[in-house]
Formats: sequence, C-alpha cells, structure tokens
Amino acid sequence: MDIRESLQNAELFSSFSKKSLELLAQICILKQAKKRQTLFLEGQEGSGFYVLLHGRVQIYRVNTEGREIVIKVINPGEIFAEVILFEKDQYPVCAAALVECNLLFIPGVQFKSLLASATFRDEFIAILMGKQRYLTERIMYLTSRDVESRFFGFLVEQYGRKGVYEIDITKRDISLSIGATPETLSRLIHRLTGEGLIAWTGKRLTIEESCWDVIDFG
Amino acid sequence: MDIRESLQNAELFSSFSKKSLELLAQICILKQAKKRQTLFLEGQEGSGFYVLLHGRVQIYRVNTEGREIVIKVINPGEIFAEVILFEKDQYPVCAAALVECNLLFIPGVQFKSLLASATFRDEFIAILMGKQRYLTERIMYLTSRDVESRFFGFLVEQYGRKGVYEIDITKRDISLSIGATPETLSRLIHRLTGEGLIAWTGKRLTIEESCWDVIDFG
DNA sequence: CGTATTCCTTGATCCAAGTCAAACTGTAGA
DNA sequence: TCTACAGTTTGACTTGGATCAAGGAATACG
Repeated sequence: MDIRESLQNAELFSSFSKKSLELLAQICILKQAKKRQTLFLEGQEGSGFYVLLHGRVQIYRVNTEGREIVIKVINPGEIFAEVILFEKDQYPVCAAALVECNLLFIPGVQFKSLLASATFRDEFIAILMGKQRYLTERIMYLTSRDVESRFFGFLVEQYGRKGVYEIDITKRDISLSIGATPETLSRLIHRLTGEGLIAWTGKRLTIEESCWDVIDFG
Repeated sequence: MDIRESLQNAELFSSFSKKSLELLAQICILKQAKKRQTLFLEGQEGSGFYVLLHGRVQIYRVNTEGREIVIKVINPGEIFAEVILFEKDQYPVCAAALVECNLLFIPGVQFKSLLASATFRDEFIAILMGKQRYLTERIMYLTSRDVESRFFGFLVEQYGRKGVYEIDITKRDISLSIGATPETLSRLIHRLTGEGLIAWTGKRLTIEESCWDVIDFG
C-alpha cells in the first residue's frame, strides 16, 4: 500500500492540504502488525506515534492486580500514542493489535515541526479534544451503565448500528473492552439468546431491533 | 487581585514568556463564583474557557438516571472547558464551584491567535496531553479499585499526602468524586474510625501512616 | 493429524456497594 | 431564635457481577 494513498484515505487527515500531506508522507513509516502482536508496553521508550490504517488496536493498561483495563479500541483512521509528543518519552499505556493491522509510524520530532502550520495545528488540537471528550464519555459509560448497555454500546461504537455483524475479535477482548469478565459476557449472551434477542454463531452475530432501546434510554 | 499577578502565579503559565503573558492578560476576564454556584451546564453555549486561580471546581456530567458522575475536581492553576476551543461551541460537561472561587475567563477566539507562537502552542498541547493521561488514569482508578483506595487516592490527589487535613468540601462531594454514594462513604469512615486508622472531627481529618499502603499496593 | 494452547461456557458461591427509608445534625436565613 | 433544608448517619435489604473451579470447543502448530 502506498503511503500517500493511505494518508489520503485516513479521514483524520482529510482536511489537510496537499502540501501538508506530502510533508507527512515524507516522514512516516509503514508498519505491519500480526494478530495479537504487542506494539508497545507502558513505560517503554518511544519516539513517535501511530496512525491505524487497517485493523483494530487495543489500548490498555495493567492494574496492580495484573488485570488488563482497556482504555479504548482504536479503529482505522485514528491516531494513538500521540501523548508521547509532548510528555515524557515513555508510552503511558500498552497497545496490542487485536487483528492483523497496517499502521503508519510518525516520528515525533519531525511531526512537531509540522505544527507550525495553523490549519495543521488546529486540526491536530481538535483531534486531541475529541479524545478528551471520548474519555469523559467512557468514564460515564463504565461507571453508570450495566454490562448489557455497555455491550450494545460497544457494538455501535466499533461496527455501527446494524442487524447483522461479522465479529472479528474474540469474546474475551470484547469483555475486557466493556470492563467485564469473560464469564459475565458469556452469561449475558446466553441470557439474550434465550430471550431471542440475539443469535451468535461463529463470527456472525444477529441483533433484534429492540435491543437498541437499552442504550438509548437506561 | 491583579490579572497579571494571578497569571504569573498560575504555574500553568509559568513557562510562558513575558510577552505571552501580557497578551493573555489583555484578553482574559476576572470572575468570582460563590460556593455551590454552577458555572455552566452540559450543552450550554459558551465562547471561552476558564483558569481556576483559587478554590475548587467540580467537573461532572449527569447520566440518564439523573446521577452526577464526577469527571474531575479542578485545582488552582488548572484550566477547564478548553474543549470548547476547537469542538462545538457547547460545553460537553457541567462545572460547579465546590467552594468560593476566583477564576479567569479566557475568550476562545482571541486565545486561538496566541497559538501561533511555538512555545505557547507546545505548552498548551502539553496541557491537553496531561489531561488525557489523567483521564486514562481515572478510568483505571474508577474501574479497578475499591472505594477505600479511591478515598485515599482522592485525598492525595486533592491535598497531597499528609497526616492532618483541613477538608473544605462536603462528604457528599467527596463521595461523588470517588464514584460512590454518600452512604457508602459514611460507612467506610465509620469502619476506618473504628479501626483507629482515621479520625474526622469537624473539618479536621487525621490519617494513620499505614493507610497509604492501600493506594501503593492493592 | 494429533496434541497443546487458548478460548468459551456453566455452575456454585460470595461480597462490595447500591437502594430505600428514616432519623439526626448542622447551619444559613428570615 | 426558629425554621427549613442540605448534609450525614444507620439499618435492613438487594443485587450485579466477580471469583473459583472444571469441563468442552476451537484453533494453531509441530
């Protein structure tokens, strides 16, 4: 895949000028990650951040008991680990590919110089603010919704609101992403299947329309 | 209180040049807020953000059941609501003064122009990244610690690690800030007092050294 | 193709913290 | 000083979801 083409497709940079994109293309490096591959761990040194082109990446931390706490699942077109640009040169979180991924690695030093451009800078700051909003949203979601709402919320966030899904990640990863244990998710699926609200065979998940009530109201 | 002096004291802007500070001083407006006063509500329109000079401000959202979810308690020297700069012109959260406060209001339009300066901009982006880290930290804290750890964590975050505290906010506000109900906090305090680990009379709270183990380990 | 992981499910049990309700306390205002 | 009203405490009760344990299914790999 060509870097320029990839950059243009990443909606993240859609508003960037040709010149900005060209500059960006010159400094970034194409990378691949296999399923389950760790990209970096918390505390590890790093010199740049990533753009996810294709696939799905899990951003997480490990708590004192050794449990993974998922902060966010990154979707194509999003950047991650950009905190390294202006904070310490250590990654503050861990990142792992949930499926096979294509990524761009953007070295921090060169990227910073691009921020001199007003549009580039404004766009970048807007992305940071969007993330901040996402995180406040996630705090609400994790602290005041039950596992059922979080499950349907996750589907919408990752795949959109549909009737039939092709699920490409494991149930275990889903359970961690919604802040629950695999056992709890398994029991939830069992119950919803029994109620005829969902059907999940292999990778194919079918959802009844009425399920969405749970995320719209309470 | 003089604006220039206040700005210089806010460590947030400590690294700013004299010129930047002067520019900032020209555009910002000094405000006061009484105890319990609401500064703005989620969804309300706004044209700028705040710097807290003195006091304590609670940033929160209200969930579908009407419960307040506290996102962060702002301490002097911190900015808040800056998300309004590059996102929609509506505040994405609510803010209320927990105690009597002095604030600076910074109109967004003028502030944006200051971002042309490289040092100003880098400093500002660094602040945003720091917030992002704080929020990921808070997700961990709310989802994987019990109320006891969260209580001691709150004390350290707000007042530092000490033996004796002067608590200036209500127990109710503390309980919401640590994601618990007032009843639960009350019971926790009762238990810890019985165990001789803490003593809380009036505004004075005394803590045994050994309590800190709970936040260092698990 | 068989074996080894890793993932998924199910059952039994437990507990931290929420809810509801009611009494008590402190304090700001009329 | 009296009166509201917000804040606090206590009790009784409920519950969602975690934990532990153990068997079954699926996938990867030599």
